[in-house]
Amino acid sequence: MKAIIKTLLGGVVRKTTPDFGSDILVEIPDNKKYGDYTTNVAFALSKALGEAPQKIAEDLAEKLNNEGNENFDKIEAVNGFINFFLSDNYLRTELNKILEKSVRGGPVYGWENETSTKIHLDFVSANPTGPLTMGNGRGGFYGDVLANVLESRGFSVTREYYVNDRGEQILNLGRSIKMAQGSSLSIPGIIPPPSADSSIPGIDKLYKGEYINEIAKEINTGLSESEAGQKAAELILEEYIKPAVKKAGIKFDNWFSEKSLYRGGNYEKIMKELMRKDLVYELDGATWMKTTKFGDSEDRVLIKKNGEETYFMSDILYHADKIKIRKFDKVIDIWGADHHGYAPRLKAALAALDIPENKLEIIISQLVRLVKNGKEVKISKRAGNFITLEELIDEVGIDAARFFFLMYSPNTHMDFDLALAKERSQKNPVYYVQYAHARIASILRKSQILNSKFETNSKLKTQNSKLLKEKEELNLIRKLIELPELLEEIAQNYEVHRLPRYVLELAKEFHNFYEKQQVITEDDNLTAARLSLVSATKIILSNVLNLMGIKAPDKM
RNA sequence: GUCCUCGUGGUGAAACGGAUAUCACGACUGGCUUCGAACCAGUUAUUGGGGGUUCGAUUCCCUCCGAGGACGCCA
Repeated sequence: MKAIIKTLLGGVVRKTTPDFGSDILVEIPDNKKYGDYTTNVAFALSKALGEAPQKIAEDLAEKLNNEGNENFDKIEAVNGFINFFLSDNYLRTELNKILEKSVRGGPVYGWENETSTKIHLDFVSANPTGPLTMGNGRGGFYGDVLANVLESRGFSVTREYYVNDRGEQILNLGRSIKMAQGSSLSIPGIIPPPSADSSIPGIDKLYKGEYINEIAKEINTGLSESEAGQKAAELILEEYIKPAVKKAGIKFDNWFSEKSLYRGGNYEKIMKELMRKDLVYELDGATWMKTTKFGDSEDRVLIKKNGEETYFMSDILYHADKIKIRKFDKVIDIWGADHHGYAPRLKAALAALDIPENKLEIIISQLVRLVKNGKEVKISKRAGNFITLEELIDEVGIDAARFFFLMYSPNTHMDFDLALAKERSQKNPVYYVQYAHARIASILRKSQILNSKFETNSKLKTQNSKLLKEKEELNLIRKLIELPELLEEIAQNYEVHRLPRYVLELAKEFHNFYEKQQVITEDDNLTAARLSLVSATKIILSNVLNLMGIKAPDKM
């Protein structure tokens, strides 16, 4: 509808007017008295035309009204805005579309047909050196739901977990394993956990709690540090990370091994390309890349003095693999804020490889601070001051946990208090939404018991929808039909947090309708019409909850 | 020190530069012999301070204050 309105406006704006396209806004106003849609064109045109906004708005509204359009009851100019009021018939027609599209195996209302556009999402991707934390959950829920939304737009989405299965951290993990197995300490300065001094740099990376001991038991004591580290990483991935991800309802299509980047010749090819472009040099025994040529603040190391490739090197290969070899049209990386400083060098590297800037989208998610009794607790796996993703779900429940995290925009700095979250999980807005769904299910159950002719959706539908004319009924339809455009916008700006807000508003419209109007009445035709309305509401509620990975229960 | 986020009711958050700043929780007031009261209705803020740009600023610019994060041949 927003696009339709823009087209309508394009038709009535004076041809002599200079380009007015960019700053036109068609939006849904907060206040219902300003209509279902509103536009600020008149303000945008005011300067160019040298006329008052209100005058322009009145002219345009008059032209639009003269043209006539059955989608609208009324188009009026107020305070320089042009407000559009949808006709009741338009609302009823859309309501019927929701029901028609819900037939088994058919398309879903608001969903787009499949396209050939391939999108890649890389999220969570925590190191396989320990269990996932609640903070990993934030990015995980976000990425999972963003992927769902993109799929609803018809994109072909690949969800990938990038496994850092090489490098120094794996060696460190191996050292921890050997330590736990009781072999002699191979690194000076490392003290056993009980007396561990957190001021020793890196010690928290070397000892990571109980699970290390558990993993250590499964590893042959005869292995070298490096071999033990490799083995431990595999075990942690299988025994801790994958189960946690599954429990959290986060889906991945691929688990991509960092090591695999160095097989198959791509590494050599990329290095050759960089050298040919004269972007590589040696200094202090290390190999550097001239990222400053592409806007980075300093040059970066590709191969360390000890001959090992850096994480940066791997990341160049990884992104080249995604874009040049696997041919993704768009690559979205979801990172924690602690990695944000890393973006310029990656972008520089991709520019060096002639990859268009808009191929890569980096979304930064702010960190979650752990709070206990109002005080910040330094998150430390070593000291046990961390909450794993599994603990979080056990304590507050998957639906409440997902809804809670999804409500926040990624750039909100969150404080998380588990005790408080547990206490409040009873009050989590997710139950308000699920309750609306269960209430509808209950009404539908009752209608079936009372009268079999209301049994299936397909039998109710269209013929009685004109009986829907109460304010509460029409407002509920208004909210229902917002979904397609909302999904469209989320797919463009990645504002996933608008989804829980939307579904809350929808549940509120439903509860309000329920309070004021009786669904099952003496009048069979009216009952049929209202059953179709609540059926459509149930469909949309469950579709949105599905997108969020949250259950839509028929009873609770 | 430099760079990134962020600062909005008692609390936690929303708002591509738009109209009377939205939502949830808490608190207070009222509502169940009718489809589920896990519900509904009502009350509760001049958006950290100060300048600027604009018809219009929570939003953009400058400055100050405060919070978190990043500045490795770690990942």
